[in-house]
Amino acid sequence: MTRYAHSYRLLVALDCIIFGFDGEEIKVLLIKRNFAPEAGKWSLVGGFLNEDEDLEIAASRLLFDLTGLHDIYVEQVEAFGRVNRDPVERTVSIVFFALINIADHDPEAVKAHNAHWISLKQKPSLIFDHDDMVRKALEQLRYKATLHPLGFELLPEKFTLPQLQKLYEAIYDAPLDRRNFSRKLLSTGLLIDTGEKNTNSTTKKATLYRLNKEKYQEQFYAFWNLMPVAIL
Amino acid sequence: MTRYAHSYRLLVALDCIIFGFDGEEIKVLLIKRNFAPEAGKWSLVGGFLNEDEDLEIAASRLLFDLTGLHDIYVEQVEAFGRVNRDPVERTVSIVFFALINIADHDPEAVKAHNAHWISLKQKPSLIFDHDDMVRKALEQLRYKATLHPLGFELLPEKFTLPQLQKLYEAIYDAPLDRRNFSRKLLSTGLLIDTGEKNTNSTTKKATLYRLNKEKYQEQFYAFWNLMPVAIL
DNA sequence: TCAAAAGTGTTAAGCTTACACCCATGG
DNA sequence: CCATGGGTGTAAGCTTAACACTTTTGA
Repeated sequence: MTRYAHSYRLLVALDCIIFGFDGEEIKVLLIKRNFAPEAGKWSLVGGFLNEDEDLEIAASRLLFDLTGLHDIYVEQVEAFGRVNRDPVERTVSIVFFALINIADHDPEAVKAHNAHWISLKQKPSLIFDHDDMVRKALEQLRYKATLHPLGFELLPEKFTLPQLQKLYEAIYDAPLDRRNFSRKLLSTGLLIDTGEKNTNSTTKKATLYRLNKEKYQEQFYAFWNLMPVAIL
Repeated sequence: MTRYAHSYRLLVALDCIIFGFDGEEIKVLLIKRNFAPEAGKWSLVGGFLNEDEDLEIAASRLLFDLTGLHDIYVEQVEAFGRVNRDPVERTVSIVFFALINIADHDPEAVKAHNAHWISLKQKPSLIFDHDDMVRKALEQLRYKATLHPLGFELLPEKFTLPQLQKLYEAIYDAPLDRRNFSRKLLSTGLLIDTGEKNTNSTTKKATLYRLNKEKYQEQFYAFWNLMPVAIL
């Protein structure tokens, strides 16, 4: 294979912000490192790019290793490349975020990697520039979730309106009016009433909805404008 | 310096989509390549990352080489990394877009690189995955320009309302109502009437405005909602 | 005086917001 | 029966969208 002459070759890594929702809070899956460098500290899920891998494939590999899940929602955030961001050796890291239904992950895989679901609000400081990565990923999640109906990726197949509302309140860290939220969501036609009720509840049982997937596909790139605009 | 063992090191490049506006159309600065690979074809402005450079610094270096301009608006789009995207040797490319006032560029520098301003609508096919990069950059420009007042980066210091409107019509490739546009823009308080009139015009002379820079800074991250939402 | 572009106001419709009461359930 | 959370309607204000005529200028 021909090669470019005189050029500088370096490591390319991938780091993933894995978002989950437990019904109350947004959580991220973080690693308590038992390996160098920075053993003992917290970091994102990451790894190096292999020779035969596309970026998205590599990100999916890392995500599968950690959660046991395929076909999850993944989006690139951006590349982080400060010269000294990794003190061991220069590495450019491509950052992705993933949205998963927290109930779906494989607890064995998570345990094996010494990973933990940590509430965003209690996130410890992370190594290198990983705090910046989380900040940027959250910003992008907020943008996207305002414009497109991607919150559903964080919920189980069947979910209630109050759950959905709590999710959006958690994403934006802001309270929403129950009546307005309900009206707006139902008016999108994205929700299908399953006829079932949430049996977990100890008080009045909420209606379980599922996502209208055709409409979801169609409308994904329609402007959604779900959130009060002032919140962004 | 310690190094990571057993890891694959590769080239990291940068490619820039340089947007300009000539008063009628959005243009991009493209290179008619007189060097390998793919000599004779069109490509984006690009180059390799150096050992001591941050990504943004490297992008600014490329932009300065080509346009003679410092301190221009630059934003990262994302990393492109398909295994075979560069047939010579695997290269991950970090893509940036830049917005410049087309009148400000240094014609000598542009000429020396065999670069040309090409209207988006007449853009030829580009090498490698550069067409995808342009598509993605344009998408990001549209998003951002809907939410934030960054169109001004493409205009001269003093500009008229009709120019501004043509700019937004070009960004979205859609017509806008003159009266509604004018009302909305003036109501933002972002425009300051210079008291001068556009002397170029052969018919009625339009008022020249300049940007209220303090307000621009303040409001950059305010949600702008300039465009009819249906256009996204 | 004519053609071409700039400037300007009003109305109707739709959307957003704010707000309060009743219902179902399990303890 | 009471505490908790689910479900629902309405009115006011604001924003958006649609629409046409007058003014300025230079050729």
